[in-house]
Amino acid sequence: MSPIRPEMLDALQHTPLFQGLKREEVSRILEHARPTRVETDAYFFRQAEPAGRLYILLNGQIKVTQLTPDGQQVVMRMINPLELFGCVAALSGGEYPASAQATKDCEALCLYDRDIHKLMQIYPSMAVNAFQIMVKRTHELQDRYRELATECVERRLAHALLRLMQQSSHREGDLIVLDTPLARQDLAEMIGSTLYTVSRILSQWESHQLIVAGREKISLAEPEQLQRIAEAQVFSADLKKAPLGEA
Amino acid sequence: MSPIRPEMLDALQHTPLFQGLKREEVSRILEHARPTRVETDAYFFRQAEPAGRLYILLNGQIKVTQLTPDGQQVVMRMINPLELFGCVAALSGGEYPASAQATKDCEALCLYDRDIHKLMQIYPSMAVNAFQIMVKRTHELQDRYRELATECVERRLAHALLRLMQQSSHREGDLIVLDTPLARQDLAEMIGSTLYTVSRILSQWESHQLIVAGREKISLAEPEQLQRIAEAQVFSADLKKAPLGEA
DNA sequence: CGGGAGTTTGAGCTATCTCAACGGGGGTGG
DNA sequence: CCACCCCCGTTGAGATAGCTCAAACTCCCG
Repeated sequence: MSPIRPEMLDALQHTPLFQGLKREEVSRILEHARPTRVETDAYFFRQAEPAGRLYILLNGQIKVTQLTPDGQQVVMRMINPLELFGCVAALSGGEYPASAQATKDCEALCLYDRDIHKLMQIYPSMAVNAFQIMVKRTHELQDRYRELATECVERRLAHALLRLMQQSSHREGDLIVLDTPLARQDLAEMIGSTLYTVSRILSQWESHQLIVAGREKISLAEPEQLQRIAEAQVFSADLKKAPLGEA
Repeated sequence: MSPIRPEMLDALQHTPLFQGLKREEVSRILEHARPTRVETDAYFFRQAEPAGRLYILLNGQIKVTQLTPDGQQVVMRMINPLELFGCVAALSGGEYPASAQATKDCEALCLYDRDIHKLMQIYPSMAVNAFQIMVKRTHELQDRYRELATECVERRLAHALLRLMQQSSHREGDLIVLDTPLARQDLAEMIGSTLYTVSRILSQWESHQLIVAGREKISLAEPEQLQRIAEAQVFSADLKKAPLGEA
């Protein structure tokens, strides 16, 4: 009956949302889920639309953005496979506070609000898990808020790249290539800056061989150095003085 | 057995966390809760402490702050009666990401992590409610993140005061007095600015009779004007030109 | 009647934004 | 297959919001 393939079920079962549920329970929950495909650049939902659907991303990648009344965009987060998005759907009568746009071709599972509440009553573990996921997410968002409030652009950019690295990247020789297609503008919108400033900083880092920057593609050569920029008071301008690694 | 007074139980039952639970269920849940008192300026918990307790504030007020490695503080949010705090306790093995300091004498109920999970399995509604509370909170935090990323200090400050007004304030004649004891420094830490800039903006607003600013006390005279500053491109500098209300 | 915490205000500085102009590569249509 | 075009990126120069530091001021409290 369910159109979910068994391997996918395995993966989903060990996802934070379904932690502690039996395989057959997960399977039964997913009978209510509708597979959805969305092509690159298309939207799962748009800001201010009535929020009725919650999604689990199976593969692809998604950019969650908020638009200000005067047209500026802010990138709230990137979503990678097995993550939840559109959680506002759990609130009755709300609107999506942001838009979800595919940055690659995506497959996802869709749950409707009317089912979510019911399912969580039947499988309390799922509700507890969802609670914990949101706690963690709030926590992460708080960290980024603190960053934005206290750190300069260079450090925020370093944090952003490191975060993207952890979320989704792969090695190619000595380089760690970020899997996320990222225009300068996108990076700027993630850290509350401008594409010009981002471009300048990336150029500077590239000239110090910390990264390799390309068209909508960024690779990290020296993540540890970036880490130092992100955390301590080391700026790329200072790198000449302390050429390579000391703790 | 339970040390909770009946009136308090009434109030709690209609709290977002206990929505939809029967009175006796709430009562049974609260048998696991331990009343806690904390005096003004003392802490419920501190950042980096192992997170084992979740609280429901009964009365008083709390300031949740995060400290950066280099000693700067950021005020994450103010907590008012019947709100939940310390939710990280729901995650096993975590640390508190922030400190919770009483800004007034406080009473709260304390739940321990080992009980939380159990209770949520028994009363799924509580888990669903907790999930929804966190969804809402993430949503609010996202809004503030967007503000911080895109708006200038003056607008952020206006937003902050309006938010404080909604959370906890009372009328005194023509004025709306904020119930929160707020030093300029605190306001600055809420909006990612400095006490100097905050002081300057408040002075300017006061000279336009939008507010009355005192020592750790602020009252709003023209919330609608503040709203316009917060939302539109009206700055206090422009107020002379548009002396009073038009839509 | 100090003393100190909280606040105000001035003056200078700088990180970052803005605007404008140019560059380059790759996809597309002729 | 070539050329053009468009999108993305770079770089410079100038403007500025807001930060920093320093100093004075005002309450409140003991």
